[in-house]
Amino acid sequence: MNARKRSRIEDIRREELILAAHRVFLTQGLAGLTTARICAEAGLSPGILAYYFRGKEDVLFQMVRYNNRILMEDIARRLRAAVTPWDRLTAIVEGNFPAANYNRAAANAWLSVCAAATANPEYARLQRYFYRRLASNLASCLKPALTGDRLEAAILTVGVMIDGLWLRRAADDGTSRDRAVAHMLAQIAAFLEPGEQRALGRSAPA
Amino acid sequence: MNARKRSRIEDIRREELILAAHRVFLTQGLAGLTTARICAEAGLSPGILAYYFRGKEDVLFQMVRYNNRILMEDIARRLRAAVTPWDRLTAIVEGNFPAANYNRAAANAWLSVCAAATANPEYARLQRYFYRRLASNLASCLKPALTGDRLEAAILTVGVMIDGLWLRRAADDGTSRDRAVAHMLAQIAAFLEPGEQRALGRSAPA
DNA sequence: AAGAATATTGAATGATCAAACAAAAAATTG
DNA sequence: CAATTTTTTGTTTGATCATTCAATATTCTT
Repeated sequence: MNARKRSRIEDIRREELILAAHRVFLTQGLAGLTTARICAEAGLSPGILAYYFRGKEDVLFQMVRYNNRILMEDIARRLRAAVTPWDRLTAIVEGNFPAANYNRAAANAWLSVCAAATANPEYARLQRYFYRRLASNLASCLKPALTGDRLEAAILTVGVMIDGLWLRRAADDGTSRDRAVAHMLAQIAAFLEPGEQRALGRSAPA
Repeated sequence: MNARKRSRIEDIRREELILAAHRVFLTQGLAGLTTARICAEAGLSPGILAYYFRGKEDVLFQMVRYNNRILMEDIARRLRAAVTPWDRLTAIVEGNFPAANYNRAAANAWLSVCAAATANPEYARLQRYFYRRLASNLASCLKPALTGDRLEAAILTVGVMIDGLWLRRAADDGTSRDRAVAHMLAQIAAFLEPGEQRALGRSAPA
């Protein structure tokens, strides 16, 4: 009995609840994400959440993990398809602006998580992990062209611009997905010397 | 009696409450900002808030306005002291990273407001106004060097990087105020041609 | 200083929501 | 099929917090 037999139902319900939480999260944001609503979205009764999870925080945490996982898997997939370093850079940038979710509601949801991360060390840990991963991906693309301080600076700039564009998306819904991606790539190219661009295998000029 | 005689007390209390809200906001964030705490911070009893304001939202809104106003006034002051366009660019960047408030708590607080702006059209309006002002300030600095699409791109990049750096500050408290400012200016310089930099009156090279 | 107007208090109200729980329903097992 | 375990439900509890309000205190007017 101690070695709990993980029944199928248990795993199914957990996943259903996490997916339901994710759907509510992307449309209502963290603020509108109540236990009752999550359960309703999953088509289950309100009490069920406490049965499968330690509490609301538990679901939320796993939901954010789930969200990060699909994002990172998508980036990994794009990276495998890329050939030149510049292609991989493009893959990272595109992966950080998922076409399906780059909208005001999702941007806002993600923003709420960033805001919550200050109070919640678990979220903060997830976020640091995500940033480290991004930095290391970027480093591997940019190393053929940059080193030392300029490499560090480029990594910071790219990361910061991604965050900033998401934040703007939450604020005024202004810049479309394609414009955001194009802008990112154009700006990265703009602070690289012609020789450095060649080192990354960038073919098409701006 | 209809033409309400605005007694001093009324104005004093309103200001006290807004300042108190601002202090709580910068240290506790939007989440910890309860009516009771605001009043306590102001050294008044909990009921008083409703006497001078329509409700909590009202105080919050005016508090955000107050926050924006001191930020913009500080930038305006710096701009008056600047001579070359590059000086004015520096003034804008420095003004957007107020030394006293560029810390994790304040960054988080500001982030919560961005998150709330999606639900609250009033906040969204304030934010759009702030962004427009920033864009117009930047345009006036950069026009001697850039035009058309490149000008637009530069304005977007600078704005987006400011937001992104604040967001990072909320997340990991990593980049210090001085590093943030230095990074911003270095990156701006990096995507300007030597001739464009000269047009802005930039004296000291990186 | 008396009385009117204004300012302030602190407790009560009501709404929201997460979490706990007891009991019912369904599934599984012997 | 009866016993037992798993799953689900709907209600209740307790906490937090904005808002209201009647009562009290202070200030102003004449």
